[in-house]
Amino acid sequence: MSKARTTITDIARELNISPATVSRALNNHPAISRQTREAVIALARKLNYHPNLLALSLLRKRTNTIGVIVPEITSYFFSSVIGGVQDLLTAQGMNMIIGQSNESLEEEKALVEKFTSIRVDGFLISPSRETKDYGHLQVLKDSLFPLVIFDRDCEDLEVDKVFVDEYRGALQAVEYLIHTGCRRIAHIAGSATLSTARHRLAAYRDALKKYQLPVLDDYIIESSGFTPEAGIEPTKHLLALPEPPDAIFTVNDGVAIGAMYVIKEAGISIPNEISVIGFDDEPYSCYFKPSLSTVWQPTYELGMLSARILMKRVNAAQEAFTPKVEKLFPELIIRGSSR
Amino acid sequence: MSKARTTITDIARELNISPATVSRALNNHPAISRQTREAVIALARKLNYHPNLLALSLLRKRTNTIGVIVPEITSYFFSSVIGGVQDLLTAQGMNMIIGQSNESLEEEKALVEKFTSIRVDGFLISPSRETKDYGHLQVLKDSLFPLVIFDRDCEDLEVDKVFVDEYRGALQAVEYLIHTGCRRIAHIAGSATLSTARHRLAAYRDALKKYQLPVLDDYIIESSGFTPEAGIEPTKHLLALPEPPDAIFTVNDGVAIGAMYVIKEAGISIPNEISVIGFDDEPYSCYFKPSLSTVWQPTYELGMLSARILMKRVNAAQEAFTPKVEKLFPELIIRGSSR
DNA sequence: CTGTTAGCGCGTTCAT
DNA sequence: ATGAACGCGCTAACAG
Repeated sequence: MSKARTTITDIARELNISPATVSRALNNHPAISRQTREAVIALARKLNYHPNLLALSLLRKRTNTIGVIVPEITSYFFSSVIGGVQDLLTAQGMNMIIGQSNESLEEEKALVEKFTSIRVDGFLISPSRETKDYGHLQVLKDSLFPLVIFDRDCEDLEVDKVFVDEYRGALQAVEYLIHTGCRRIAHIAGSATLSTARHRLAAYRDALKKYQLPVLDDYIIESSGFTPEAGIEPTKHLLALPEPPDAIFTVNDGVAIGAMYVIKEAGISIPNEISVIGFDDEPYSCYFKPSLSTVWQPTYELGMLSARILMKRVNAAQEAFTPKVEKLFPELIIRGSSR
Repeated sequence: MSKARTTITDIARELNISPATVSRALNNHPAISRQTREAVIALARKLNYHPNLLALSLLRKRTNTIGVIVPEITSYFFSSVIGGVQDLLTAQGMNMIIGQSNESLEEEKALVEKFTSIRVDGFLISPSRETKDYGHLQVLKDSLFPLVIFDRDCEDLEVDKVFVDEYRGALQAVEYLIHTGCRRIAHIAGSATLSTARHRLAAYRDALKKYQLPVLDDYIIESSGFTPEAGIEPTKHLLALPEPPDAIFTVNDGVAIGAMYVIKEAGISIPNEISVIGFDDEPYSCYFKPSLSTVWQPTYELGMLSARILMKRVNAAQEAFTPKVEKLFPELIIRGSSR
């Protein structure tokens, strides 16, 4: 604060009353004369008084602030989840402080420390790609900090969690490909360290097995990221195979867009020769030519629900409880890139 | 805080020393015996002690927190600006608290109030579409809150500002179209209440005039937003004109994508019959077919620079100063959608 | 080297 | 209806 902000003491001094009276007047305490109340309120407005939430938080041992930690904020997925979180928190008079871990465990730990010092009332965390050791999260749980993990799982950590049922969505996508006659279905997978990517891969395998199709190592490639760029090389590799696939299921839309780019450049027709299905339903996905078939995820609801569950814990006394895991349903959206 | 966190008093009591000594030990005060220092640090770690930044902030009258207010967070533009802001602030040991105004003046005002109460050390604001009255920002300035406006201008408000030179970028784009032989150039504009959209429109007009091309009202349509959906109707309208345009310059990439979609559906060739140039260079823009020509904006640098300027004000004593306006340069990127 | 005191801004007893 | 005293957690000034 670059300048001394006005305090209740300032107002009290000017009005020749006590700070306590000012406080009461400002908080609509019943036992206060209308006269002084009005004088106080008028002067407060004139002096542009704003209550100091630091002092209040210190007193109440509650900051009304939730710390949100995400791997990155620029992805459509996380930024729209955050939209849901914010809408719920705002409705409950809560603030939100956001941190990006940039997929780094170190940065994630630092954020947890910092938010702990700020004394946030609770944490909403989607762990970084590198987070395989949950020590810093376990400490949070042990210190009775309300904590909700969302989107990406921390397998042995027993806290509240909210996920999208990725397995279900991926299963639908691959089964659709099979039903429409595709027999050589490839999968460009995401980093195996991500629970979400693992679930999508598992569903891919299970769908093939269910229909007695062979699961070929050649048809499974792990991409280096989630961008179209990351989809380029894997797709080139697939197309160069002796027996190229007749369908590609990708870990997300970004990679699918890179895949479609390569396929079109090669003069191969989508979906006649190769079907493509992505995951996420990003805003531009339906404007490609052909428009991208994909699995829509309820991102906004994911944020809302995570925040709602967290707030329940925050508002409850810190009683013992059994952590709950919630799953939201995705939805297969068929467009032009698949038969 | 759901549970009493450990304080220096807790540590002091357990060690039979005074809180002040604990404080000194924890802060590497020179005059402290190695023995007690080590005992304190050991116990602090054991008890998972974290300094209470609320208390510290109250004492220091400084929260080390910057309030950032943007119209929305889900757009690529603002989320990558925020990335730049965060990197600079983190490097300086500062925190950031983000608020979305959702393009609403009321929400923007509420955020300003809230951040004032939280006692942020400074504000970084990109005003909402509805913000035409700057009263709430003027109050900030008058209360000597460090404030930097970025991306969108508040014309009569004399504070530090950081912009991209939109005019220059738009001028380059339209001149390029002219140079490549386009003569009937249309513009799908953004909301006239946005300084950025106004600058792009002004450059469009000026470029045409400069080359003695007529500026036709029929060729200028204001879109209802920045999404592909918002580009659909205006484009249909343009194509239905007795003399349809041979080029369309759009206010941003989102609208351009909607425009390309309509043009391709109509069986018209891009860029042979119609050139299209957008604005922003969003991540997927180069993967469309044809790839979208556009104007790249230094978003990350915009965030960095805004934060850097703000921090200079925050760290300087509140002396009088003349507000500065900085401009960053955009860059025309020619790809497949233009000749 | 360490303890005591005071105060940051506020709401809440307990008095009056 | 109002005031005085206290304490949230911490550091700085002053003693010793």
